[in-house]
Amino acid sequence: MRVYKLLLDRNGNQNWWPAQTRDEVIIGAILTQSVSWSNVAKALASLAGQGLLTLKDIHSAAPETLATLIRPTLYYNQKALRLKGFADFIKAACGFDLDRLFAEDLSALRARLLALKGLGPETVDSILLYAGGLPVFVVDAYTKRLLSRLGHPVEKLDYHQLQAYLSQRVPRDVPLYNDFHAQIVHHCKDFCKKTPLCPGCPLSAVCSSSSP
DNA sequence: GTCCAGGGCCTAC
DNA sequence: GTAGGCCATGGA
Repeated sequence: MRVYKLLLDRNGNQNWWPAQTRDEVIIGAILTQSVSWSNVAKALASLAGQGLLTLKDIHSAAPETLATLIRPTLYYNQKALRLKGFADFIKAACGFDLDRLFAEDLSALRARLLALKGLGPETVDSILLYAGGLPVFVVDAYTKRLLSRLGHPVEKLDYHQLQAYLSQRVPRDVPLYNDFHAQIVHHCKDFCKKTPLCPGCPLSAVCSSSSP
């Protein structure tokens, strides 16, 4: 938590996710797989331009159309099918009523989403936290890298082990989970890059020696 | 020209 | 069970 306070002091509350609606959050979560947000923003703008920024619209759109619009997000053919698959699931599961969907038992819902093609743990947890407002800590490459830099023994942990590691150390609180992950991403874009040199890092006081 | 970015699936050993 | 290939753009 010391790390979070340092980041919050420096950067202020990040107010994630950068989207207007829950549908946009979900679409963005799928599109952002393995690409930077700037590419996703372009794709979202293209989808918006064609009136395809809701799951209902995507459900009725052709995969080829979607693929063309989301081309900047890499692997666009795969992602077009993933969006379609998710929209199909939402229709069948709750008739596009996300309130109903997110009211389900959390662990059961998480398992259902993970069973969908193209949705791995990071994407599912982003959707649950940022679209559903549910208490799930999102773990990503940045999180792992930062913890590792801070001296935490996380290199060999898989996704769920790392998530449990953090859940034991961070109070179970949705706004905190939301902003903590956003702070980590923000921080890593500036400082915690793959090359280990971090001059001016705001976490230098706690790096390689502390608890999150 | 080269590298890598907010994954996940599939296949081969 | 796990390493490695595949998907295939755009910015630094």
